[in-house]
Amino acid sequence: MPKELGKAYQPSETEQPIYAMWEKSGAFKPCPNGKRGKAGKAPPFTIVIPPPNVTGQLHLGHALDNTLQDVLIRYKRMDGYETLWLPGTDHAGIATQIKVEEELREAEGKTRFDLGRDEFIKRVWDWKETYGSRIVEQLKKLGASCDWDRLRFTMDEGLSRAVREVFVTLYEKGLIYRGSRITNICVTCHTALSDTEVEHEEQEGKLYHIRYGDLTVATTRPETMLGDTAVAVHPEDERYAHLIGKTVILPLMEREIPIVADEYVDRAFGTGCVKITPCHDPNDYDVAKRHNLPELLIMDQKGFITENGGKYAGLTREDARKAVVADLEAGGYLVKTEPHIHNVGACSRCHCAVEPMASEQWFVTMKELAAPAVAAVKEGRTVFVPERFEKLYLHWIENVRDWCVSRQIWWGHRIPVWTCGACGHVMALRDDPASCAHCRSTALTQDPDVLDTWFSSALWPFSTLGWPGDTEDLRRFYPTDVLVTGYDIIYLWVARMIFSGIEHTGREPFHTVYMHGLLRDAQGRKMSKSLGNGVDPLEMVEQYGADALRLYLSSLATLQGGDMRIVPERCEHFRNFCNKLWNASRFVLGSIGDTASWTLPDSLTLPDMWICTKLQALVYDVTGHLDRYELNLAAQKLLDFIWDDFCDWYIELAKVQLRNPEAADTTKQILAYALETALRLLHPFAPHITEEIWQSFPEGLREGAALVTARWPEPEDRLRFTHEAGQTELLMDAVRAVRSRRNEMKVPPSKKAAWTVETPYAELFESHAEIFRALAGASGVTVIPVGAGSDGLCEDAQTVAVVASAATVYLPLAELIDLEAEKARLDKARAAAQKEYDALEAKLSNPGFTQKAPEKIVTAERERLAALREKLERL
RNA sequence: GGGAGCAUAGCUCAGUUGGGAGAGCACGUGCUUUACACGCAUGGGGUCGGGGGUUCGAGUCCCUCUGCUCCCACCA
Repeated sequence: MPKELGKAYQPSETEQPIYAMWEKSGAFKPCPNGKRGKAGKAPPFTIVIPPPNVTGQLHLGHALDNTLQDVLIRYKRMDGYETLWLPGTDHAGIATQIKVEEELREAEGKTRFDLGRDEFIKRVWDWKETYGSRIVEQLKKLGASCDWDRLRFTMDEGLSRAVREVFVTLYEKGLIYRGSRITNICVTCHTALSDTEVEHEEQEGKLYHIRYGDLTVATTRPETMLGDTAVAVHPEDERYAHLIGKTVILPLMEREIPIVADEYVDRAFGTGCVKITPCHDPNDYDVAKRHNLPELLIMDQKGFITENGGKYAGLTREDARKAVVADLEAGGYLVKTEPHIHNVGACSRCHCAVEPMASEQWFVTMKELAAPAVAAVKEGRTVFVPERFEKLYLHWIENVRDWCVSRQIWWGHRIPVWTCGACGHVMALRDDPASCAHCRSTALTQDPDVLDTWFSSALWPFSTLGWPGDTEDLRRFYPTDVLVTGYDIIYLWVARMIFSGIEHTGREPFHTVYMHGLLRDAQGRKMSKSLGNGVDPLEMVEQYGADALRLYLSSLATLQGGDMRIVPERCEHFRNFCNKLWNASRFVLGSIGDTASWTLPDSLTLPDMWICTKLQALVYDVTGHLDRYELNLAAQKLLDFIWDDFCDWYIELAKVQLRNPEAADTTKQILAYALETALRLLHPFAPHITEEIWQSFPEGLREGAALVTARWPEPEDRLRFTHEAGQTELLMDAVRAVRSRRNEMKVPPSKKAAWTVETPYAELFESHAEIFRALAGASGVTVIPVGAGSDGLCEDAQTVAVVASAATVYLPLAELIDLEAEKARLDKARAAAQKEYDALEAKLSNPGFTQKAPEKIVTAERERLAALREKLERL
């Protein structure tokens, strides 16, 4: 039995029951014989979700990202694919650890060191158990049609096995090594970071000129001088040639350091002398290696000066800088300071300045891994949408440096490397060892570090499907199809998935990367916690409904992948649309009465043909736009059709036809057919409301149990009545013209008069007089075939002409019209038409146009000229 | 220092092979027309950032200038 539909659409009453129904019915699970009516097994279509932070909360970026994925998945599901949208969450190493540490400090006043490693990790797991399902529930509120039974987590047993397999494989191939390098250390998070996790920011700093004996060096980080082991000059710099090989005394530290020559030095910058701090600057590190200089680490990972810093030991880097500068000044070593703009690296997690520092870390050798990942994109096996992001990707991967994957935190995948305390043997192992493989000693210690979060994320498309096992899911759904994400993580994630997929599975993990822009606030600023300008998508769902939010976000997702400004109030428009659809559906369902099934009638009225024609075009357009990832255009066309064509015109036309016993039955059929088809097309964008309405259809008017798994519409060629349907547009033009003139002349709706229509389509207007009367607000219509009585009528002071595309409609003037104003208006119209006519005539007498322009265009313009001439004659 | 993107109606933005300048919001006017005032109808409003070029014709292609945004990069 059809349910009763309330007067206004209430998303809060619809969304949850509908979602529960979908979940219960198993609609989100892959359906092996999806493509109904087609032979054989359905082709698979797979998307893996970009896993949100397990302890995170849904923000608008997630809402956008997942709406786009859900639209694609729902479309493909209806189109008969065996779809899998695989959900999951990320353990998000540093971010989660920071969050739990904060909690620990606030609640118990303890640090993770107070608890110890095992106890702390247990706390993080507790935290994950408490909050891990939060974001999943939030995604459900959006209507995300993920197969929740396959929910994965990057620290699950299976995924952890994949991480180990990859690490050990790479280790065995010699693609992972441990070494001392200058890496970026965040002293707040006290861990190493990869290059991609450092954000560069231009800052105004100071350039300190410091006298080292006979030389003056310039630096932006004066405290690093504590670790200087040399001064470098350019080998061909005549100013300093005589000093090369000599030494200077390092101020404050009173250390004798050599002057070396190295081509790295830019003679034109500063004084042409560079202080060399091997352990705290990547360039200096290289110089030191070339000249066999001693390495002196003067800061630890927490940002404190070490004992190597002499009397400054124990100070923070900030205090050390102040103290060093003060002492230099007091000692007369500080020549000058000047303002200097330079780039400072900041930790992408805590935004503190990172400290380049020598330390032992694990690295992945990138050169060999990158090459096939470059080829995959260059050879088109993986394409980016929009295409321009390929350039960004290629530039990065072609120049990528080795990847620092070790982190000095506790939450994450522990590096599977053990060192034997007895013989010093180092082993990378898939399974925890009981004893040393070399000497059988049991005195083994595991490397204390964990892996970069992105190390496990890089494996996501195949680790979630069961790799390294040879599972049915992996065989069926890998490689996946489309990856949907923002362009901000091309390097962090997308590129790493591509080279990891190729390396470990031999296949590109997806064929298409659909990138969208980032969301900004109404002023165009990035949304961030610190600015407090974030918009809570759940509040928007609450206020406007999930479908309205989805439609809004879809309409923003342009093909260019540019950034998008979010103005929450704009959702109102889409809520209004949902309400419109709701009420139109109420009308249709109420009108069709006991219509039990629909069969395409043999003959249709012109308005019926018209809406069917529009509908076929819509099916074609929406399908094409979705296939080309033009979600905004698809959504736009759907709204235009439903609101303008269907509601504002067809329903009004249908109301007239429903009063006519001869047309009523077919009109009911077409009302039901058009609405049902539109619901199917709209479903990927607005799943809840479309399903709710669809469930209210009489069973004979729908196919299957639920819209979510209903068939995607295909254009029906027999319903393309383009030519005849066009006549409906003539009627509509005439109606619009009359309404416009009535409005302009302020004729109240209550004043109805008999109209005269002069047209070459006399038959059309005669047979549709009822429709014309109803829509134009007339009491009667007289139709005059063109030419038959045009004289006199036009000059009749009691009537006024309204020119529509193929008809001239005369409005009786007796109705309170200011004749003077009317005359002026006619003069104005005549002048405008004359001007247009002259311009067009000039264009058509230009041989450049008539000879070179396509014939179609020339013909069209000639017809326009003829029409204008006719119009002028009338005026 | 390289690279990319954006500049279209008061606001936010569409505009897919060059030929009609568009939408939503805001604004004006008129409507309680029994699906909907979260509505209906009808209007006003733009030198498509400036300049140059290709073309019969350019918001759309090329060059240049200006303004804004972002990314990459080891010059102290």
